[in-house]
Amino acid sequence: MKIVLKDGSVKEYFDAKSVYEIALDLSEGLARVATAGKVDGEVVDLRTVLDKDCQLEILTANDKEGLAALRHTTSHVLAEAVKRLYPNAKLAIGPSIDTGFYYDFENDSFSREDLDAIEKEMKKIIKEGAKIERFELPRAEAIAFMKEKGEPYKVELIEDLPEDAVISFYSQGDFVDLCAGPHLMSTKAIKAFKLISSSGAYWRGSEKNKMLARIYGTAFGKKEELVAFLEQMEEAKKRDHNKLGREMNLFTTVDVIGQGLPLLLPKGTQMLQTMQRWIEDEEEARGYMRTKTPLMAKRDLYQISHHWDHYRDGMFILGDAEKEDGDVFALRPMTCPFQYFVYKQAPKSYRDLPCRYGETSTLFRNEDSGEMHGLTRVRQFTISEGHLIVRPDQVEDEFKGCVDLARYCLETLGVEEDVTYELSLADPNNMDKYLGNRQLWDEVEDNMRQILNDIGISYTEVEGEAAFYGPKLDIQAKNVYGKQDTMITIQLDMFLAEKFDMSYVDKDGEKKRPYIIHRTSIGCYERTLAWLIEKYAGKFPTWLCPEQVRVLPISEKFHAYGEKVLAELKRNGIKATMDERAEKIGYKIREARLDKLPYMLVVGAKEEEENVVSVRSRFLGDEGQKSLDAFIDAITKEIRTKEIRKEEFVEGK
RNA sequence: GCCGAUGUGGCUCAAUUGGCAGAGCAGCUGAUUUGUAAUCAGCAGGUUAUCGGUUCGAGUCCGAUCAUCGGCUCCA
Repeated sequence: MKIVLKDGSVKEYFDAKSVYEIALDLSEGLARVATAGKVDGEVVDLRTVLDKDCQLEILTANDKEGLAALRHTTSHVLAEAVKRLYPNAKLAIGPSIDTGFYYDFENDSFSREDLDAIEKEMKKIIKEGAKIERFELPRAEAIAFMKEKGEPYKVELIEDLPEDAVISFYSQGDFVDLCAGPHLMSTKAIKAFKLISSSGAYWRGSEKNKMLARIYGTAFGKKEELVAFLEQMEEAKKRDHNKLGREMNLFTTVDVIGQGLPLLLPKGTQMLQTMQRWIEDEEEARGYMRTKTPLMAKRDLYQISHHWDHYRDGMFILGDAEKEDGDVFALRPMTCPFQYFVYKQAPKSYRDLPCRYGETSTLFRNEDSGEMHGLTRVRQFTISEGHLIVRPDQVEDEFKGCVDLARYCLETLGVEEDVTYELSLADPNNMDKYLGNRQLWDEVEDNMRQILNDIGISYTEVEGEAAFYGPKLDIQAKNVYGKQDTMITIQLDMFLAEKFDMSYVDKDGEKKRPYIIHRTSIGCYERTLAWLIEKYAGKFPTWLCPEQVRVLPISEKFHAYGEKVLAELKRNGIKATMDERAEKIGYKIREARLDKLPYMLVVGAKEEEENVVSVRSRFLGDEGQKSLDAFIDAITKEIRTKEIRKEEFVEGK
């Protein structure tokens, strides 16, 4: 058989050979670091025997899939160590993930001390270097085997495998685990790993099931990579919005106010205000009409919108929801039905459409107590909400317009490179969750695909993530720890117009149903702020900074001149303050830098005499003397164009 | 909601076996009037998250509640 290698070279063998044997034949060094193979694009185990012509790539920890195999094997070593130290622990599952691997056990939860002891045992296992072997069993035998081993979760997993599935096991020494592979040849090949944390996790991810004890860990091909990863995690912690945002006095929380209810402090509020003004103006320029609708409504409204059925647990309800009669109110978890009534206030002609409504809308969602996190998951938030009521022939253009606005926002904030697009579709196996029938959904989902392809953005499709009234385009971003959140969502709704009896009179005099696009432009302000804090590590673009310039007089003698400079800055709409304390200039500069200010203006005798300012910036350090007018011109332009200066001055110490 | 960890001045952290709650930074006052990352001195700041219990005595031990963090589930 002919084996075509990655570099294009061809190896010829007369007998069938395993991937490992071929690696060994190529070089001993390669065999030592090989973790898996890729045959005609498909990842296979090192033990997989090749017997016909194919393309072969030997994977190592340097390849994504190869690293996954290494981590997966490490998770087996973890499982073996846990079984040695806790013989009563039951094995659940232990896959590799983006940042490493985990393994779930039925056991008491593990403390950090437990993890340290388990790590020690893992090192022992690796040192023992047992050979890892693969074998298959027929279904009935596999089930009997796992029953005998006392592993109920494994039995359940096997029972759920399709009839024709190959049921494979991997063993290392006395330890055996049900596993599809691939795995390394020996535990000895694990060079660098660490157990990160432990937590609870539901069996099969369902809250109805038992809570298992999960251990997270990570592994790399080289020690240095592991060290670098751990350092990177430490660095990430420093820009965590929940830490940095509090340190920078952007927001805080108070016990007696409650969970998920952060207080925006003056600086944080200033930033939100800047974004809000910008977005409201931008939307107006794009033909949006602003509304201001109530923060609560009678339950009757949510009954029409079906939120009462689909979303009641998520709402704050005022009054006794169990009682059939009497007024029961709920704080609004969304703006949709309110804006629909704005639309319905007067009959609409086809000429009135599209109707683009925008609102800076505060919403309330009663999240479960364990869900709240900093500014990204809260119970009250404010979103740049909007609804477009459109004719069928306008759907495409209007949807594209929404995407364009969202991308303009991302670009202006400097984060367009950091997002991924997800097309959230209905779950085909669970259509009960949604309004309408499968056929209509197919049509609309196809429509969305078409639109996205037209715009030319690459996206992934995710089933089961749609809203109950239609599919969504979700724009996702990762936080400093790599966890994803939705920043922006644009949704197509083909049902609620009917539920609310919304219509327009078409050219032909007929009453027709419009489509509705639910959308946000910049997302929810709190979450966007959190994202910006992490993106810029607190060093925001000047236009967003709550304090853009600080005037630093050399001494009290120059306060009068400083005041003059400050007044002129403020007169030009620049967010400026003056540090009047009787401190030395070095001290004031140090503090302004720690506050991550973009500009400092030092004023002393020289400046006053020549009527100039000495500019020091976060970008270039000492920029020398400039006339105040020249400085104001430059910073005004920077603010107006929402420039994002990439330079960063690093103190030469 | 579930599993776990944590909670001491605004911030970072001390407090031996259960035995007087303490420091640095920030703040205030005074002196200093300073030229590009920390001037000196003094003062003030605490019902140790809250409530209850054990004890002669609780920051420390026990229980409950609240909040924060790491996950699960859920979600903008």
